[in-house]
Amino acid sequence: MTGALDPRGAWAADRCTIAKALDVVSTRSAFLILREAFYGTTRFDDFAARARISEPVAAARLRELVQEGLLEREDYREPRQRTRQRYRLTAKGADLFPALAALMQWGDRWLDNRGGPVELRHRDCGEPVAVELRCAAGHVIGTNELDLARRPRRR
Amino acid sequence: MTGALDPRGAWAADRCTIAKALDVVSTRSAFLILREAFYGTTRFDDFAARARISEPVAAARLRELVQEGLLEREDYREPRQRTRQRYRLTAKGADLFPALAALMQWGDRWLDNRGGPVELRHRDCGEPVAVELRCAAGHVIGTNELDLARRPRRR
DNA sequence: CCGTATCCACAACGATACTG
DNA sequence: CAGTATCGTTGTGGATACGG
Repeated sequence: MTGALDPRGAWAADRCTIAKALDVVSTRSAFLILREAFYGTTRFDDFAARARISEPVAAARLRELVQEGLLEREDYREPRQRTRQRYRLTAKGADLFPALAALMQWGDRWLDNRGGPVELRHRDCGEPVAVELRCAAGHVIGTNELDLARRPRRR
Repeated sequence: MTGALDPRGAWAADRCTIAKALDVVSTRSAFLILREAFYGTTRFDDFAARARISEPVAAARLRELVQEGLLEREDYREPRQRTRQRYRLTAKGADLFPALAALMQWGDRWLDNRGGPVELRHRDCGEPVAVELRCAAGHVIGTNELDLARRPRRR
């Protein structure tokens, strides 16, 4: 990676979208709630139990994530059952998956001697799935082949 | 994504490498320090100023990140200058870049109406770079085309 | 089930001042 | 330049108990 970017610009803190993303999901519990959502968890108790966080924390994070549009809360009932609630990922929430997957992949590589307990596979062809940096021309990009540049203003 | 995974297994909390990764970089300041490292920052004062965190926090995070092997601290001197210190990404630290890039890409898409201030480009061909999920057969994978499975024990 | 209320502990952080 | 010391505030979270 080359520092072609002037680091003194106002972009750094004011507009940095990493910082903005971290404002939305900065806490451990938020990440773990989202992990569970990706794993298919939908109910309050399951979120708390599986992410191993207390109910008050689960309630707080779920409320925030709903408010920020990553999850939506929905009442539903199965035939002959009482009404229940569930939390489902929105498009905005689902689109965070690559970030979670990248964290998982890094943890698999560097923090677990067995390569991690969970594997991602392509449903159609069964092949393992990985997170990659790739350019529009189709090249896989290593971290040392990157240029950073200010994005030109659109319009 | 399909929940082909039994969510009650001990894997969830004990071995989950997302949780492990979050133990290493759970705080906002750790992410921002790493962002700066990727942007090319190497010196203490610059980390604090550019990530907009206080010196005590910068000192604490840098120490932890060095201890966990994401950064290394190094004395160096340029000719006729006094000795200085710098922090550089290790391979382990650099390998976290896809996670940062994924967060940035998500923030660019959902939290900034101008598509974000920073652009990643392939140095060789100049084309923009994106984070992707892709299977070993070469297919780009959407979040809804994933299967989760326990990874079989190796050996 | 799906939460809320209360209380408490500790971590994270900023501000400020200071040192080799 | 590269930090440490101190203080106060807020955030994050666990434990426990309780209510629709």
